[in-house]
Amino acid sequence: MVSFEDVHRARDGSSKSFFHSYDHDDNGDDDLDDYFHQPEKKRRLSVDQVQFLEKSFEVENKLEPDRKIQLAKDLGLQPRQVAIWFQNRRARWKTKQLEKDYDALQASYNSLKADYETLLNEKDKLKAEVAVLTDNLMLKENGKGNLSELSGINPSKSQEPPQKPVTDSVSEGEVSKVSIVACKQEDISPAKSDTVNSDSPHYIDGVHSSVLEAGDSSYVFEPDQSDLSQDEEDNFRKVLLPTNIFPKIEDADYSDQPTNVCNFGFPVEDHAFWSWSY
DNA sequence: TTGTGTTTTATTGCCTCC
DNA sequence: GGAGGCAATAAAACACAA
Repeated sequence: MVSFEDVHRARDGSSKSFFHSYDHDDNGDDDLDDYFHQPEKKRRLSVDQVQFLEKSFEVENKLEPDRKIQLAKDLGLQPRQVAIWFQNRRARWKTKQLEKDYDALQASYNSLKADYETLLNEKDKLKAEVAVLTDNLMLKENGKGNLSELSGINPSKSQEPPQKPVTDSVSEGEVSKVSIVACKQEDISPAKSDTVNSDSPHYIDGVHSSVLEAGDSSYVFEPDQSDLSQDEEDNFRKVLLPTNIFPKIEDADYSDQPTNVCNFGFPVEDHAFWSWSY
């Protein structure tokens, strides 16, 4: 338990008035105040008193009646003053925590935004690759058709082994893998690494529990991989299977997928991620 | 010295809990 | 219904640049 004498002696060893730091102000105003029956002027607590209250607040930020009386006695204050001080101190503490929470969420948001943009670029690259592959296949099929017409040979019974589509850099399997890997959860939920120290039991890694309860990042941003892989595979089948009618690449547009390839729920401006409450 | 922004102390009104 | 907590706010005290 902290005692006011300990704190006070540790500072300067004196035992002056609790309002010693404002003594220079106390010239004759009090007499005038008494004369006009005005309420006492608002006075700041001394450094020692504040220090003592701070230590007490660190121990427990709520004030039971007994403790309030004891603190008031120790500090030479009215119990009401002690209560008010704790009230205001809790308000300041809460404001600070809100700022910390905001910073943590801001960092998380920025990181997720960067990931999202990376994925968009990846998508564009893959789209371009699909266009190239489609062109190659069309050229090949056209070439085969002309050849069989000329020679009268059925291409399906040709001696040549079936040719794999020529790919510049990435095979079909690799393309699908890239998409899925890019959506792995640990790549898109860096929020947990943002640590803000907090004294409160309501704060976990610097993020208020209400934020976590509302849905931690691994839940909110969990990609729906079944939807993703099915759509992408369908598009690739349409494009790559020779028995299908070749669609134009514009027809295989991904842009109508409202939540992009990973179902992140962006645009983030109105994302539920920001809607937390206290 | 003075104007202005910030911090601290205190009040008020509303809400919840016992 | 009273006690205590909180949000909003007033007002005094303080800090500081011009």
